[in-house]
Amino acid sequence: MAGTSTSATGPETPSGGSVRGRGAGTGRPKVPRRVREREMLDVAGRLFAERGYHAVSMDEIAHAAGVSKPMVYAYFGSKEGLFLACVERATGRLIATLQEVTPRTLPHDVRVWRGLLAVFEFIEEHREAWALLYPHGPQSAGPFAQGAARANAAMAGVLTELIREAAEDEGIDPLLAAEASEPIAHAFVAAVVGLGSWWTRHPEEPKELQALRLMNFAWIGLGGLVDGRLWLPPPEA
Amino acid sequence: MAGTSTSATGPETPSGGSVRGRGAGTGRPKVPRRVREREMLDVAGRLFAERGYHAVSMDEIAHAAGVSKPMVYAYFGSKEGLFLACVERATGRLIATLQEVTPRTLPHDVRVWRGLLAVFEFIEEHREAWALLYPHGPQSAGPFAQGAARANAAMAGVLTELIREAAEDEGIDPLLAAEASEPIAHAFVAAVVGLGSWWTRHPEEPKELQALRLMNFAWIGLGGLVDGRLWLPPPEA
Amino acid sequence: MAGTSTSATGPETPSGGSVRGRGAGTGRPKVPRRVREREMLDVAGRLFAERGYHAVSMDEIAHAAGVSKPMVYAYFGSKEGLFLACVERATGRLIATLQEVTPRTLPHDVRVWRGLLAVFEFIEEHREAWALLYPHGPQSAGPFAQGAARANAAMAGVLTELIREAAEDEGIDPLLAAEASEPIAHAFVAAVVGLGSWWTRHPEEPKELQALRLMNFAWIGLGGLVDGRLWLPPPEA
Amino acid sequence: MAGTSTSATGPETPSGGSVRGRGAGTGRPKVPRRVREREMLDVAGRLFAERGYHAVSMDEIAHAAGVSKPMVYAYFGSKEGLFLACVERATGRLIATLQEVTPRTLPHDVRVWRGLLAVFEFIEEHREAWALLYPHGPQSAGPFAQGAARANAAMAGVLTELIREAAEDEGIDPLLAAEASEPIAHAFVAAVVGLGSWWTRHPEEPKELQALRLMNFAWIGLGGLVDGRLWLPPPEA
DNA sequence: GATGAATGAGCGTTCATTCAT
DNA sequence: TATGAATGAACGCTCATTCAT
Repeated sequence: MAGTSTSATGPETPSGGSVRGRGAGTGRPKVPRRVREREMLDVAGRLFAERGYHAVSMDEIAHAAGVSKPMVYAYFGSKEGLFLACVERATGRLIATLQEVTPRTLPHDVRVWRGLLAVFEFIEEHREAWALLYPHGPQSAGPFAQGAARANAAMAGVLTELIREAAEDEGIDPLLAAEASEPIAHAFVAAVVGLGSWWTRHPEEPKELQALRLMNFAWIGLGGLVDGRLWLPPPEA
Repeated sequence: MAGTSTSATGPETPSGGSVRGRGAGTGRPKVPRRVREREMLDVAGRLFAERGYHAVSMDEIAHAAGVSKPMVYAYFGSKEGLFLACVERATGRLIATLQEVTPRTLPHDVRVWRGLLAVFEFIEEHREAWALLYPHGPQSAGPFAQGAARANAAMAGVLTELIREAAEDEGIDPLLAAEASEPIAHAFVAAVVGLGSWWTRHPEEPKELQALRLMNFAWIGLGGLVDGRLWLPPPEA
Repeated sequence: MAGTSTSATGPETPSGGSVRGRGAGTGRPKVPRRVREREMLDVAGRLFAERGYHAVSMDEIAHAAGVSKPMVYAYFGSKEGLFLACVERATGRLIATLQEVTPRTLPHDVRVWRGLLAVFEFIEEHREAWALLYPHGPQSAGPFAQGAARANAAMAGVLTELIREAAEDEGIDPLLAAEASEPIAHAFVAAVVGLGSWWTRHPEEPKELQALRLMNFAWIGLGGLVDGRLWLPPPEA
Repeated sequence: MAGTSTSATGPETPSGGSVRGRGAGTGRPKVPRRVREREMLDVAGRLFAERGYHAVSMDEIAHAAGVSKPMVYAYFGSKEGLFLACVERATGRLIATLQEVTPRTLPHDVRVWRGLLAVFEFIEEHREAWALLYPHGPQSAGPFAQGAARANAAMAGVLTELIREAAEDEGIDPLLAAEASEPIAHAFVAAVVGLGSWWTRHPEEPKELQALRLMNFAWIGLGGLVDGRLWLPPPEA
């Protein structure tokens, strides 16, 4: 079960037996191993991204890739192996790009800026890969996403309103604020959820510390943080 | 596994023996509808949270709840129905709490602060419900979360380092910075991913706008935003 | 399993205990046994006739009859018992009527005529009962009736055409023949099928005898038969 | 139960032992698609004919055919699909034969005669197929056919007696009449039921017309009908 | 007397996986 | 080499039936 997919990627072409007489029967004229593998990954990646792991069957993948099921198993060992291979390919691309565009020589904010740009560029150019990593499309229709979706929407709703009101109080153009507040609210909520997830893996820390971290990250800003600025809860809160 | 469901039935169990009278063979406990419903929701919620929707079978839920499968169907109609009921219960609690603790009369930062506190309190007290909404625990130990997990870790890694270096450059206590940077990095990455997801539902906007939004949210901070401060990319970037 | 339904029909009213204090709770104010039984039979008969035995559940019958399932079981013992009771009621009515209208004092053809009239009157007045005995309605939609239906249609088609042509050859008004031929063809086909079924229970007789019987019944007519007329196959056939 | 399906696979079974090598455990016979299909149809047709659609499970069919359930599904898609395939095969044969033996060049009565012969020949040679199309055998030993069976028997009884009496009155050999009357009575009853079924699909016509049709069909005979003879009810009836 | 609550057993269907060729 | 043919195991769901009250 170990390393089935990657170990097969090597340059050793199939076998020395050249062309057999009955080779034309099946119609696929000697596609080299690499190409086959890529074709399968493409097809599987697309299907997984579209409908999610469980809703796609190996039968379907094999058929869509134009090969027989035993082929898929020969190349990737199992459904998990195939899925993992798809994901790995996607992840690799993203990470490589990220590290490339953020050399240490740049100022901090520019590094962040470039990293962000790279991420969104990746999303734009590899929507499938992104959907594979962070599935939130039609796949999670049905009852699955409804939970998170409703909770997200509720939290974002509270926050959106808060941002809008705050901006209004400060005299910011309410139209601009209105437009900006929704995506920012979603980003904020995601940050909250993300820190929550991190916390479930570090449960020894107190919750107030998490809240404080988020305040300083999201309210004061990373820029402020690195400048030594801090937000502290008012005494009465 | 601690006999949560059946032990709650009360002391008047008729089958003489202790709790596990072969499930409910012939001496059926005759628990009133409401109670059974809650028991089932508890059990199912826990299992779904632990291992995810697809990895839990109705057979298992029924067994764990100490009832037969037809009971589960009589109460919730289908697996989806049961899942939805679990999720709804979880969502409802969180949302209600959130709206309660953020009245408009408070200052903006205090509202955010209290909301954050509430969220983390919810996580602490209803870990299962949280895992149901945002599954990222051992459930996804399968191949599923590995994709997101690795990508997250990679992005967070890049960012963690960046934060640490930035703090170092600015003369901040590196130990403090080291401790803070990892969770903050995760929150940041989650915000990026969250905005990415939002963007996939609003693809008409340019990617630069998304990156800019995140810079101003995460680098300058919401507090800065509402004060009218803005981050703009340096001309050469 | 034997005689469950009919044995309960007796005049012994429920019990001596008169009205209990909690009697009003369920809303059904002491319906006597006979009436209950009839209500259930009515409801079940209708449902069975509409959708067939297998497509109707005891749950549904009990609910539609406004009683609980254990009641149905108390009255009829089992689903089969209930079905049988429905059918028995229907059969009884038909048979009784038939014997009534065909006394020996009448001429033979009039006896047949009156019997036929009685049957069609029964169909008209007890469509449900008829459908219970000879289910051929929407119930047998789906794949089940398609077999018989297609075979019937094919045989009737062949025959319809034959009758039409024969009438035409003999100078009978073709319009009249056209109108008559289809139902007659169906009756003929049914007679063939019916004799076929009878034959499967008397397989010792040769097939030619069956065909000959049908020729003399359907071609020469019963009237001819009782007059001693006979049809015999031409030598060359 | 006579090992019909697996024994037909041919002598080159690889599993060494006789026919029943634990179903098809590991040494799978690898029968070509067409052959397997026919085997399955044979087995399923027999079971359906013997016991009816609902009383036969896919498990049982697969087992009896010596294959696993997924095979059955791979070949026929669903239980309905399998049933339909069985029925279609049966129907096709009958219809084809019928049309073949009744060319227009023959005299009318000979055409009918030959058609009848063909039908009974079909019954004789394909008893299963017939039982599939017109199930009235032990399958309906359940409660289902009892209704129709009893009603049929009762109507046929009345009629049998009537025919016998009529023959006696006319001086026909009572023994002959006795032998003939029962099957003829069943055919007659079937014709009545058949026309009744037709009528339920054409309810706008009056019942008297149906009765009249049957009188002229069954009493006067088709031969009489095409000769222009008619039976009309006596004025006093 | 009548019911709400409960279940054992089974059904049709699907899927990841693997021989035998 | 690549495949057609095959399966074990399980899943979601339903139903006739029956206690315990």
